[in-house]
Amino acid sequence: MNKKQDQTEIRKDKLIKLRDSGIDPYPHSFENRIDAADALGMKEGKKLRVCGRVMSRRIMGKSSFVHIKDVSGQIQIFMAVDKLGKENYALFRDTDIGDFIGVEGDLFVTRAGEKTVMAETFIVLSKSLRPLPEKWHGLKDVETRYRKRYLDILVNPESSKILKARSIITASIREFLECRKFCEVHTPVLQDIAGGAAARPFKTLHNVYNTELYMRIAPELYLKRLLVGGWERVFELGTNFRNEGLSAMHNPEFTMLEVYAAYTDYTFMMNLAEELIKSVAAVMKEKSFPVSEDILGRWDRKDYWQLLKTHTGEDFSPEITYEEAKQKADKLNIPPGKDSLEKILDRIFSHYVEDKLSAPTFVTGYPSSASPLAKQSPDNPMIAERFEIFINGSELGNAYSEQNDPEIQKKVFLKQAGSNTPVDEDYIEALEYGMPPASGLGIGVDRLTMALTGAETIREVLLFPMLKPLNADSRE
RNA sequence: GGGCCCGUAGCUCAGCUGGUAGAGCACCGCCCUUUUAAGGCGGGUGUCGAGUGUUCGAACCACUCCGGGCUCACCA
Repeated sequence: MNKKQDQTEIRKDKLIKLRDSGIDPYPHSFENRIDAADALGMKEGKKLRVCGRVMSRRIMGKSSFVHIKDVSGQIQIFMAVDKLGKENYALFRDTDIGDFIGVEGDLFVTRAGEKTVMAETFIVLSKSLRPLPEKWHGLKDVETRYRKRYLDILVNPESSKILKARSIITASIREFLECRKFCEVHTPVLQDIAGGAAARPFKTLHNVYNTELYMRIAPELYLKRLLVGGWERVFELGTNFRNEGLSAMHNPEFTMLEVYAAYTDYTFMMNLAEELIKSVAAVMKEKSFPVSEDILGRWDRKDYWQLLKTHTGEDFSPEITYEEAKQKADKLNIPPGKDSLEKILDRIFSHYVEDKLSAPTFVTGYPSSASPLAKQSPDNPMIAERFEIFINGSELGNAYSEQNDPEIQKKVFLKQAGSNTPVDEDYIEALEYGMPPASGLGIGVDRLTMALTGAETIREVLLFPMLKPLNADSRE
């Protein structure tokens, strides 16, 4: 079998042929080019340089049409032997779909009415060695789309659009907060105590200190140290890591926005959160994303206990005892197991209430026992000054008046301390120096992106969602 | 981790009751100077996810493993 059948082998042969004729298949630059969208806006007869990846070819003997794609879109190129010369036209015939090329020529309009560049010269900018996914059906295989995201964003415009939405969203978040004098900071990702949330952390090892470290599960405790230091308005937009299962709503690494404002309580954060999300949503809408009117309209405010009552038909109040909760869980077919009171309530809430909260809703009245870093309500110590934000039945954010009493905080920490969560004495010490009253807000940026783009799984808004690593044998 | 479903050509997918694979796009050869899912003629390029078993014979049946999807569980 002399005949090369494999598409990659055929392309490699073309690469060798290019090199043998003294052409660099990977030149360093292509200067003075304009992008496809700008080119299409220009007048007929204009000479210009465009470049991009060959996406389709229509070869008709001595002339051919190709479409090239750049970040702005696509533009058609006309390659004709009497414009390019025999040698260059032959060179063009060896280009494949997927190759990057650069072209110079005049703009003209074809019989069919499409603005097209009449190539006078053309150059290979990067030879592609593998065939691209099919032009018409695109790339559908979910696993390949996630593992080889570069192909997904290349051939599936919808994927690209949703993923790019993240950039728009983070940029608008920054703009919104910076306008309000919040200062963006970066706190440690590697922490010796993984605090600020309750989740199993990833462990890692620092060689020089020969010590175990944890990937952060939340930046919260570091950000509040900054409040101690006198920085009144800070925010961090960064990755958290939680060593837990994956689902349509969960990825082990995810992006969190945390915002803190000194001298405010959770009512301030409620307004800020609503304004923030609405302002981002407005930007998205402007960019023609299908933002639901619910988000731009009036947001509901509902009480945790009232919601439990409404959706279970059972009577719930902050004064509920462990035994009562257990009985209700039983009645509601929620196996209580060895769960604590707040965990049982949380389970019932998740099962009966969360998916009903489709319009944007602030839920308040959470039990203090489930809110260790929050201040209690002055009216009822069983209740925390806290709210969560729900949109489309998913928990999008969490906020509270921050606990700044070092003694209460320490007691709570001691009560919760276990092998996974040792007491962060250094944080308590910081509070002992004095932290101003403050409120804090956390928003899951991935979930916010889902809500604003209509993505149904978190994987669609993550460029490279976590998948099980392929073992070395089956790796290409 | 449990349950259900899926894995066939580079891509998108067919493949019946078990008889050793097929289409479109892509690719290869020839023709073609305004095409655009270009067209015409000719050509399947495959470790049917992997392995074991049942069988005269396995893409198909059974079991194990690998990877994926949905779902449940886990998840302050």
